[in-house]
Amino acid sequence: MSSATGQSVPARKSFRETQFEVREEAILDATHRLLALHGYELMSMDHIAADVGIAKGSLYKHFDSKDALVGAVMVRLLKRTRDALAAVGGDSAIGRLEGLLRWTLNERLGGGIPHLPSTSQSLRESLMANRHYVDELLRLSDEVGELIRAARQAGDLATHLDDEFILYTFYARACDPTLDFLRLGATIPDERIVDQMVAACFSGIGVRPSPPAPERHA
Amino acid sequence: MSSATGQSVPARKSFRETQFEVREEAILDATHRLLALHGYELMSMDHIAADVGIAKGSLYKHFDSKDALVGAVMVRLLKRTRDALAAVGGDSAIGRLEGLLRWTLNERLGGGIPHLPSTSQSLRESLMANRHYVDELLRLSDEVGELIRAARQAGDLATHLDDEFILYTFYARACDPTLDFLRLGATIPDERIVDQMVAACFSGIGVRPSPPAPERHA
DNA sequence: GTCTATACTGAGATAGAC
DNA sequence: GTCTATCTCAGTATAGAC
Repeated sequence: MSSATGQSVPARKSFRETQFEVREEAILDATHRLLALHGYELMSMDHIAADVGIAKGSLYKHFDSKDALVGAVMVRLLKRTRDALAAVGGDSAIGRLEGLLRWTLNERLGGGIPHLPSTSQSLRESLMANRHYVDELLRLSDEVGELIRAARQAGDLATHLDDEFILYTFYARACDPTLDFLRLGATIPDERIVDQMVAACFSGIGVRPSPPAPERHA
Repeated sequence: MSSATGQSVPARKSFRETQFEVREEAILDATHRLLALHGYELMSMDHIAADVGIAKGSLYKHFDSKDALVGAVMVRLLKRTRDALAAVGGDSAIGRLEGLLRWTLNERLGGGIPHLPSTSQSLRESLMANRHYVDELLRLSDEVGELIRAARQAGDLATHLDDEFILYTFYARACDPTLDFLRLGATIPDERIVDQMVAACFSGIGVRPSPPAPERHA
């Protein structure tokens, strides 16, 4: 029930409204965590409800479907990523790209989910039909694409690689399974994993010869 | 269950035996294709049976379970990969690594599946409990690890990266989603995609400064 | 709006005739 | 060994009481 003011003006939210929103945040948090843990297909609405501590039926008062719920989680993630990009200190475009990659990898180390649902065909389709998700994704891609162009103009990107290739590679590095594998192995500390992944992304695993590739051919 | 593939016994096979094995190969092929198309969770035994053109129940005369079937597919893939590695022309260790990566990417372009089930938690566990799979995986990893050590000794790998990191990175590049994304976009021809992915793996997306980073600062 | 209970579907696996 | 028919169970989503 609403407060004694009787005002429908913007004003203060009622206790119930606030509680509703808090619960919704809790649902999003739980979904995010379980998504990272089990992936889309293996994560059930039962799991989420149990994790939040509410009834499964109640979930559907907040979100129309599993797809809609996961969509909301992804939209929130994309927004946070854009916030992070805005906050990344930038002395140069290439430096900001590196900073964003580093932020993403650290997010995943802290239990976050990859940005791209390369795992699930059905989830991909569902997300691409989600207007909010597509909007956010395009916004982020525009910003990253702009950085790539700037970095290229500064002479900091390999000239023989297409912008489009670099953009997708950047996304792919953000959800690189190497992170998970190495963390399971547990012989390399987290910080070192991130350092090496960033280094490998920008400089590769090989030693590039200073002169244009003599290629020892026997 | 199946009568394994590589029998060393002479003895002519009866028609029925041959037909049984042919069918088993067809099952493996169909599973491989559907796995690439839909992924583990979304691929059902019904799909496979329909694709092969047999009854679902018959599948279980060949393989005890879905996991066992997928395990057999993965074992076959690993064996083929080792064969490919043996066939890869090698003037140098780094050259053979590049050749193997190139082979793998081309396999995927031709409808193959990634080597690592990064997609599914449950599949991972199931495979790791599969002795044949683990055996083959270790064998392949040994060979690749040997190449990495050799390449490092030849001075062709970045000195600041761990061998373990490079090994997992190599696996990860073989199942890199960048391939799928770019193929969907369809603005870059397949061959160019592979070239860029190989280049980015070994040399990165950035321009490494020949002298230790002058970093143009205004 | 939240709960309990349930309808409905798809998928893995099995039974039994031939 | 292959087929058809069926069991079992998990999962999405909904209904109805409070």
